[in-house]
Amino acid sequence: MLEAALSLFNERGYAGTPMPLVAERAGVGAGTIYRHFASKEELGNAVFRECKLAMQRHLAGAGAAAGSPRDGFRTLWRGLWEFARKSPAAFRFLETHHHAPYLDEESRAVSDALFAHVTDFVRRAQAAGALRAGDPALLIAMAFGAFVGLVKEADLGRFALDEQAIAASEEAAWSMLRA
Amino acid sequence: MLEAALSLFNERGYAGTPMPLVAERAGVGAGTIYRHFASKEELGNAVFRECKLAMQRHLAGAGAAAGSPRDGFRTLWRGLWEFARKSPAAFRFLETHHHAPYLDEESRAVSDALFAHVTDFVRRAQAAGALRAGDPALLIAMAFGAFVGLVKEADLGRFALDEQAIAASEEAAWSMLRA
Amino acid sequence: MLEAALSLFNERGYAGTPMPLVAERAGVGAGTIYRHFASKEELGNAVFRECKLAMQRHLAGAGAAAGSPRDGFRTLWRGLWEFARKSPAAFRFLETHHHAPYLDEESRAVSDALFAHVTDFVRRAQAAGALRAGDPALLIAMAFGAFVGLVKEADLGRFALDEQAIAASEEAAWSMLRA
Amino acid sequence: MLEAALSLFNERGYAGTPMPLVAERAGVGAGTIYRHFASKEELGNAVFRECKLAMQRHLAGAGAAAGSPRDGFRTLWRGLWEFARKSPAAFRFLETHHHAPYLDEESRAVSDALFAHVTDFVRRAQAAGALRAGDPALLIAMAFGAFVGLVKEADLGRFALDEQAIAASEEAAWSMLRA
DNA sequence: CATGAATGAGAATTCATTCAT
DNA sequence: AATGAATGAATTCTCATTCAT
Repeated sequence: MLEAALSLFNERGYAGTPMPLVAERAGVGAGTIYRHFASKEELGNAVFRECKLAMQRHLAGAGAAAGSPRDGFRTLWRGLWEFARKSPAAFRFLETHHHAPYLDEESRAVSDALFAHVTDFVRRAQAAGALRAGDPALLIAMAFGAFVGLVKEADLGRFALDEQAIAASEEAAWSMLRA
Repeated sequence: MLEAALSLFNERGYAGTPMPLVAERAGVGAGTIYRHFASKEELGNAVFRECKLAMQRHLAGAGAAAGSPRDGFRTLWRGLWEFARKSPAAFRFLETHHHAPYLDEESRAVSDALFAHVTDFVRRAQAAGALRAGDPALLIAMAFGAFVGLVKEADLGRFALDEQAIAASEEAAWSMLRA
Repeated sequence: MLEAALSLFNERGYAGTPMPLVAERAGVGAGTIYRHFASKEELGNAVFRECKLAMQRHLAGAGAAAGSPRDGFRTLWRGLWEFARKSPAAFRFLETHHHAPYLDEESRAVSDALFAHVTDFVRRAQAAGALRAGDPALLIAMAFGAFVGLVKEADLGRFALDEQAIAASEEAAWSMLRA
Repeated sequence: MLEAALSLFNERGYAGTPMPLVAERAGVGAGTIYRHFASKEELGNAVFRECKLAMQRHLAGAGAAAGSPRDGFRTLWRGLWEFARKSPAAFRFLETHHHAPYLDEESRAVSDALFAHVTDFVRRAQAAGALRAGDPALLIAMAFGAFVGLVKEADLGRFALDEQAIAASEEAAWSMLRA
């Protein structure tokens, strides 16, 4: 059900997706969804949290790897890549529904937790003199934004996100961030 | 009416916005909208084209200025900034509705025209040895993505997009792109 | 629309009446009802108030007539009769939905106003030594209950509520109440 | 299960009461109800019959007592009172669902049997010259209506149905009926 | 025999669109 | 030309009933 909702929300948007369609794609009855989620809003939040936590798991595994800021960044960038490759729908959904009006407190908390994790990495790298000075939020916004742009255009078929493209993009992004 | 639709589509999404609400905010009768736009879809497309053309006008003016690639990029970046500042709703809308399912052929054509314009700039700068080699689409995706990330987070109040932030971000983005 | 709702609520009960059926009987589209009443609950309250006020108008006209308690009571009883004859659906509805869970504050206020009016009559008649002593509410409950019983059984066809039945019942009811 | 249904039907009406809620209050699974009652309608009828028979038992015991019409009436009135006190939910339900559309033939038969019993009493009392002449149904409707009115208002807390109120009301009701 | 999750038909409500004024 | 009330198809959600466990 979460998967069905995820793909449909990506295809048609949250408001543009009728619940019966979600049910049909999930292969269950329309009423069944309501036994698991009190409302469409709750379903949307559940999808969001599920995706965000999946992404968090990917990056937490990645960021945990000790080492130089340079290596840390590479790990993060490749972690994002892997996540975007293995769960393209989840990645796209998180982007599109970044701050959707139906998201509740808990969803935002999950979102913030991931942001805090990355902010921490940036702060330490700045302290080590490896990253450009300035508001970590700004650096993160630019780097993550660049990655999102990459994925979006790749989705549209403008280019392939292969090993080579990732290596090149990672190097370019690092050039943007390094001190 | 276009403005009313623009702000509401931003606040609630396209599918989540009732036409009567658009009419109300525009201060006209519900039927009046249909004297100007045949359907909600057409209204959405009109908003999209209007925004895209506004952005194009900004950047065309900017990119037209000849000069070094370095200067050209700065002009583009600042052009984006000015557009995002003067028409934040338009900028946000273009991002969110990048490839919405209701967009028609003409809207996509307008979109592509802007993309072609920028691609052209990148190609020339690469030929001049000023920019990193590689698929121009990839570079554009990253740079534009970085800018979008910046604006989105600034919208959420994480930082201010003031003169200093723009100067710093422009410099960082250039570091990402330059050869 | 109020009339359609009234008759259907009588036939099938409030919860047992689908809004589209109300619309059909009223000869309007289903959505039209919602342009006049925000919800089914509001429709129910509107019907209730309309009926209660109609009854109030009948009895206010009746009770206003000065004169002896004996005459006053006759006027009230006949007022009820006329109301029940001219608006049988309204009378039945008020009885059945006396204290329905969907009734709001305002509806109860309308209800209480009528009760206060009659209580006042009883108090004055008691003071004049014409009516039995005791809690006016108790006397009213019995007399009004007797009338309701009459109408309900007449509805079922057990007897006709003609001039003679009303005269006899009024006399009987008065025997119950008089000092 | 019957008790759970009874209380819920009183609180929310028949159509307004979901079967799963009945199951929950009865402390059984939703499916279990259907092992005992083929449908919601059958459950409703079972509740109705159960209540009507309980009332009948009370009054049969009461009315059976031979003696003067005066004593017979007192016994009936107090029988009603006892029943309304011991089984307020049953009493209220019988009133509200007097002629609900879901009641079947059998339920009506049970209802009619009780009515016939009381009619018989009235006829004999009229023959003895103790009661007012006229259609017995009319007298019963008024007297029973008065009692119902009493109970309904007492339910709402307007007064207490104590020993004194019953004695007074019984005397009043008798004044209404006697020749 | 009891259960309660699943179902889909049906209920309340919304909304894109029309059209008489 | 503008309006906004009316419409009914579509949407969210509920619930009587079933059936695998």
